[in-house]
Amino acid sequence: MTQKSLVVDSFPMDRNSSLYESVRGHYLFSGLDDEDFDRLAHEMKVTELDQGEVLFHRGDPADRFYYVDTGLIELSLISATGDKKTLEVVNPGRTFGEAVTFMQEVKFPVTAEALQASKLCEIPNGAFLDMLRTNRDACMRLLADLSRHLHARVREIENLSIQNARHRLSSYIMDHIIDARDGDQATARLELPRHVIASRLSIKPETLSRLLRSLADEGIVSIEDRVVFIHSLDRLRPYD
Amino acid sequence: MTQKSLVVDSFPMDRNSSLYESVRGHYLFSGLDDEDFDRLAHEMKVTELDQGEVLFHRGDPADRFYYVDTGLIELSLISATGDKKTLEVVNPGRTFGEAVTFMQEVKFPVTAEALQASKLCEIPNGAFLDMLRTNRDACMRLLADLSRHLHARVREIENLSIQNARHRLSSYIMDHIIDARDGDQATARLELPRHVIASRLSIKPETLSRLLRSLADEGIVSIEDRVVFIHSLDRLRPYD
DNA sequence: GAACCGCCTTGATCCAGGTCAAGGACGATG
DNA sequence: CATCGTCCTTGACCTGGATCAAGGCGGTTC
Repeated sequence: MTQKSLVVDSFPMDRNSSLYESVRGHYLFSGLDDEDFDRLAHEMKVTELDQGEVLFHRGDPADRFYYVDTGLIELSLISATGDKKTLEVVNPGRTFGEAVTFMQEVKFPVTAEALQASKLCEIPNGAFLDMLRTNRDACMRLLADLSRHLHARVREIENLSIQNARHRLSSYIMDHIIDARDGDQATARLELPRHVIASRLSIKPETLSRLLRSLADEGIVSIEDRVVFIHSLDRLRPYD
Repeated sequence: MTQKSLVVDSFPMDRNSSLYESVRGHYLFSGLDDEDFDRLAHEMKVTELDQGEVLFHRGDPADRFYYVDTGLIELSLISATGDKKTLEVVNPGRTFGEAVTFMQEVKFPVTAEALQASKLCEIPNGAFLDMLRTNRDACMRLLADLSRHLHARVREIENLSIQNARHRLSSYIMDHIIDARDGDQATARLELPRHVIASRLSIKPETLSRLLRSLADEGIVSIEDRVVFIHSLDRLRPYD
C-alpha cells in the first residue's frame, strides 16, 4: 500500500559500466554476437529505484521489460480490497516482464515494486523483438525461459490449491537453505521481511508468526532473527 | 482416482482424414507451407481415448504433445493424499503439453485424462523442434502461445489467493455465457459435471452445490440442470 | 532519553469452506 | 420394474486460517 514517489530515475546505459557486462552475461543475450548485442544495448536504459518505489502498476502499458542488476523487485497482484499477493521476488541477475512482449493485450499483468533500492536495466520490447526475429538461438532461449516460468506458476497453483499453509512454509524454508550440513540438518536464511514472506505464501503475517512458532515448539527448527536452524529436515519436509 | 485401461489406441495419421485438416488449421501450424507441414504431419499419430482413460500421468517422460480434435481432456494436479485440482479442460481445436518441449526436465508437470471419449493428434517434440528451428514465424506464434498460457496461470493464482469461492464461481459462470441478452440478463451453460467444475474452482462439490443454491435463493440466477439463467449480471459480478 | 513508528508476536474470537453422513434423482443393467 | 451405481444435494459439525485488538522491541528523531 505504501508507495512513495513515482518518479523513477532513468538514463542511457553506459557501454563501459558494470551493468553493461552484467546484462551481457544474462542467458537471454549471451548467445548474441557483439554487434547484435550492441544494437540492442543501445536502446537500453538504466533505471534506479528507491526502496518502496513502484516501477509499474498492473495494467500499465508494457512496452519494455527489465533486468535486475542490484536490489530486489517484488511482483505482486493487488485485489480490489487492497490485499496483496506477492507472486515472485526477482533477484539480481534475472529479468522480469519479458513474457508480456508477446501478449495481445500489452499491459503488465502485475505490479512491480522495489523492496530495496534497486538498479535495473530497461529493455524496450521493440528492439528486443527485432533482435529475436533475426536470432533463432535467442528465440529458443526465450522459449525455454517462458516454459520455466510457466512451470513455476503451475507449481504455485499446486501449492495454493492442494497444500496447506504449513506445507508451503516448509517448502519455502527448504528453498532457502544456504548450508546443508550432512545428515538431517541444515541452515536456511529468510532474507525478506516477514510480511513479504507471508504475502509470498498467501497467508497473513500473524499466521506466519504462529506457524514458525509451532515449528520451533515442536523442536523441528530454531529461529534466530532471519536464520532458521533446521534440526530435522525429515520432520520439516511434508511427506509427498 | 478412477483410471481405466491404460492402453491407448494410437496409429499413424491419415493424410486425407478430417483430423489432418483440423490440425493444419491450428494457428501454431497455419503459417507453415505445405511442405513443412507435411514433413511434420508425417511424424504425427492419431490417439483415441475412452472416457476416463488417462493419457499420461504427471512425471511421465514428455517427448510429445497433443492436439485435441474431438472430446475433452482434463489437465490436473493430484496431491499425495489423492486430492485433485483441475488446472484446465482442453477443448477441441486446442493443443496441450507444448510448453514441456522446452523444459530442462522433460516430464509432464500435470496428469491428462479424457473426460469424454476423445480423438487426439500426437506430435513428437523432436519433429516439432526441427520445424521451429527453420521457421521464425512458428517460433513467434509459439512465444505468443506460451505468454497467453502464462498469463492465464497468473490469473488463476490471483483467483486462488485473493478471491473467494463465490467470486470464482461467478467468474466461471460469466466465462460460460452462451447467450448475452441485452441489458442485465444472460444464459450460461455449465457443460462439465459438477465435480469437475468444483475441482476447476478448487472447492468441494458440496460447496459448489451450496454456492449455486445461494445464488438461486438470492434471486440472482435460476438453475435448470446445466443451464444457468442469469437474472442480474450486475449482482452476479463480484465488484472488482 | 522520551516519544514515535514500523515490524513482529500473541491472545481471543470468528467464519468460509471442508468433512462426514444421509438421502434423492437419475440412467443403465438384469 | 427392481436394483444398482453415479452424481448431486442437504444437514450437522469441525477446523485452518483470518480478523481484531494489545502489546513488545528495536531504531530513528528531536
